[in-house]
Amino acid sequence: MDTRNLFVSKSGEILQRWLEAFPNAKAARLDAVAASASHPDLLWLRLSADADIPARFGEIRRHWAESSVIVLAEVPSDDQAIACFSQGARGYCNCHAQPALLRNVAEVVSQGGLWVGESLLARLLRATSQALPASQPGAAWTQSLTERECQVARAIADGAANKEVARQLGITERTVKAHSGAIFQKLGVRDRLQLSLLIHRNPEH
Amino acid sequence: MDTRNLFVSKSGEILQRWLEAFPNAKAARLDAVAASASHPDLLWLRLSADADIPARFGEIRRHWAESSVIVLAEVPSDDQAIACFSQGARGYCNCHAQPALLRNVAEVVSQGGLWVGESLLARLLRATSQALPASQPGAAWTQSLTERECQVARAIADGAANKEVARQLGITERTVKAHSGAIFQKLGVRDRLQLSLLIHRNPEH
DNA sequence: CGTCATCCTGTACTTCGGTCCAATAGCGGC
DNA sequence: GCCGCTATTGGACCGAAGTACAGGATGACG
Repeated sequence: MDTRNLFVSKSGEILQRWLEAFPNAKAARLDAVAASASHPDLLWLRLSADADIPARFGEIRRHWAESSVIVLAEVPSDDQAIACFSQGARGYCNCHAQPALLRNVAEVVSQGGLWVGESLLARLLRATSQALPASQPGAAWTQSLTERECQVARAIADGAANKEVARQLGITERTVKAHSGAIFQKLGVRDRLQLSLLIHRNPEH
Repeated sequence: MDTRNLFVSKSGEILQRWLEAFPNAKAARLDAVAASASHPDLLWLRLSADADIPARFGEIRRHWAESSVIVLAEVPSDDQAIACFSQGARGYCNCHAQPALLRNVAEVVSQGGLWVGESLLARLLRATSQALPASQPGAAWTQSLTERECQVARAIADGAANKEVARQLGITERTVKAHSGAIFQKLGVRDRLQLSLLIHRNPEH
C-alpha cells in the first residue's frame, strides 16, 4: 500500500506535529528500508547538522527514486540547504515547523514546486551578483578524471552518442557507458547533457 | 475595501485563467495607480521580456509597499527571475500558468514562502561555484521556433530532463516531447545534447 | 607477491528520449 | 464558416541512456 507521506530519520521516530499535519503518515529508519516497501509521494528526511548529505541522498535514490524529498533540518543552515538542493531535494525547512506549514510545503512540492527558504534565496542571489573569476586553464574537471575518461568526456560534450564515441575511440559501447558512468559520478552530474554544459563552462586550454 | 489579489500590467488586462484562479481579483494598469486605491495582499505583476525591472519595482514600492509581489512573466527566464527576486519579488512564474498553480503560488506566498522555479534554483546553485557567461546578441534559432518551443528549448539547453521541463512550464511530459520533437526538426538537430550545443553556440540577447 | 587503479568487456534491467499514430481547442486571417 | 497554425494531450512503441551486477588483463607500487 502506497504511503503519501513517509518520515525518514535515523531512529524512525515520528514527531507529534508531523502526525498533526499528516495523520496517516508513516515513519521509517533509513537503514531499515527493506521493512518499508512503501513508495511515498513525499519523503520527509530528517537531517542532523552533521549528516552526510551525498550518502543520505544516495540511499534515498536507491530505494525511493520516485519520491520528492523534503528535508527537515534539525539545525537549519544555508550551507546544508545548498547541499540538499544540489542533491535534488525539493524542499528544506525546520524539523520543528508548524503543522500548517508542513501541509503547505506538501502541497507545493506535490504540485511540482520548490520550497526554498528566504535566507537561502538571498544568499544564492548574492552569489550571482558577485563576479566570480573565470575558470583557470586546465580546469578542474580534467584533474578529477583519468586520461581515458577525459577522452570519453570530450567526445560526449561534443554531442556524440555512445555508439559514436565507441567508434571514435575504438572501444565497445559498453566500455563507453562504463567510463561515462564514472565520469558522471566524479563530476557530480546527472547525465551527458549536464556533463556537456559543465565542460563547456569550464573550457580547457 | 482591500483586494486580496491585484493583477497589474501595462494594459490593465486580466486573463481568463487569472479569473478562474481568483474570481474576485481586480486588475490595474501600472500607470493608473491613483485610480486604484486598493491595498492587495498579493500583487501579480505581468512583465514582458524587455521590461525595466528596477523601474517597475520602484513604482510598485511607491504604491503597494505592503503587498507581496508575484511576477507573471510573458517570457520566463532565469535572468529576469534573478532580477525580480533581487528587487524583492516573492514569486516568479509563467503568465500562462494554470489556475491551480496560481492558487498554489498564492497560498505559498501568503504563508510567507517563496515561489522559485526549478531551473532558477539550479542556476543559482551553480552560481555559487561557477561564473556565469554574459549573454551575447541574439541568434537565429529563436526565429524559427514558436514562443513555447523557445521556452522548451531554453529549458532543455539548460540541462533539464523532460519531466523537469514539464514541471517548470506547467505542462505534461508528453507535451514537452511534442515540442522538443518539433524543435529538433526545425533546427535540424538529432537530440537534446546537440540542441544544447547549438543554443549555447548561438546565445540570444 | 598482494593490492590497487585503470581499462576493458559481458549480461541484464529500468528509465528516458524520441517518434508515430491520434485527437481537441483556441485564435487569427481570409 | 473554413483553414492554418499553435498548444496541448493521450497511447503505443522502440532504441538509447544509464545503472547494477559481474569479471579479466595490465602495470605500478609497497
